[in-house]
Amino acid sequence: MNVEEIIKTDRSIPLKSRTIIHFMLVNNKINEEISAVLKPYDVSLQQFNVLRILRGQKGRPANLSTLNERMVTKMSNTTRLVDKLLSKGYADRKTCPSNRRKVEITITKKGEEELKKMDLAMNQAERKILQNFDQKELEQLNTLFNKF
Amino acid sequence: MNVEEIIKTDRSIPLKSRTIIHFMLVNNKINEEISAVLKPYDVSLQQFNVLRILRGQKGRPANLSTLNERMVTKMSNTTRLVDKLLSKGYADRKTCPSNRRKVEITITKKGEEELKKMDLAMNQAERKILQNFDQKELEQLNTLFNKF
DNA sequence: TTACAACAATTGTATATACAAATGTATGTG
DNA sequence: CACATACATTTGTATATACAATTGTTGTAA
Repeated sequence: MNVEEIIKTDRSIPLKSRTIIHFMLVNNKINEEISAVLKPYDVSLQQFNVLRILRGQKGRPANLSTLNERMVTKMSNTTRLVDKLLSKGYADRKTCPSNRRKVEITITKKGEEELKKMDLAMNQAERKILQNFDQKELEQLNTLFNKF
Repeated sequence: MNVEEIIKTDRSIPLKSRTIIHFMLVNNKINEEISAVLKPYDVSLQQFNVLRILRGQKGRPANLSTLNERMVTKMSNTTRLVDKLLSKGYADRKTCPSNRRKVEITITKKGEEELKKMDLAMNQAERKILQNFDQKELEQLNTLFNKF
């Protein structure tokens, strides 16, 4: 991946700017790859993330603030995100009996089954995205990311 | 930045998955920072990018396909992106006289003036985002990003 | 007990982005 | 020249996301 070539520029870019641009280009590539593998399941990355959180609850229902707290990318509208999961039959929502302000969201049987398939697809995507990295380089990446 | 803490999980995440999640968390942070500094100028990162490309043309008008080609993040609707720049008086658009399918987009005086200020703000953001990195680490990052 | 603040989720609205279809223009072939 | 094809942009439509305002509920202090 050559930055200057991709954005078709001939001038030299200051290292900091170049790093940010480089990061964004990688981000685009990752997003493309992930959207592609999730597409057959008709869920966005965010929806997939919520499904995984719900499964991680192991039966214990989650409310919206919990979901928001645990999502990789926090959203300003988890209600509507969950709406999408409901309409696909992947999740279930009812108001919490002990506190009717809250809502209890769970993953359905169908949701779990689909999620299993999505997991495989995601693993594939991850392997593809990181195919050129060995163990040591991955650790290096994580170390550097810690500095952000 | 501790991944497990941010997404509030206690289980250990496989290194590849962790790397992708870590990347996304960094991405969120970068986006927040950049949106924040561009907000006063009422332009999105994409619009800012187009303005910079237009300036880089040094008077030579650009058409939509050229813009798309050079953008860091390719968009499926550059027409409407340019609409926004027009409505702010930052850019100008006319149909190309030699080929009326094409369109000639240029940056306006006002656009250049505002862009100068945005540049300063962006530099600030870049410095802030990368404040914990020294030269060598930045080069390391760029080297690793090349592997994607 | 009422009044008020804090909480949790939902709704309204605006903008951003993705994708497909449509429009208008230019070019090449019989 | 008529036609088909390719090109460049625009428009329509659907979804995603951001932010603010609203609704309904609970807890609490006077």
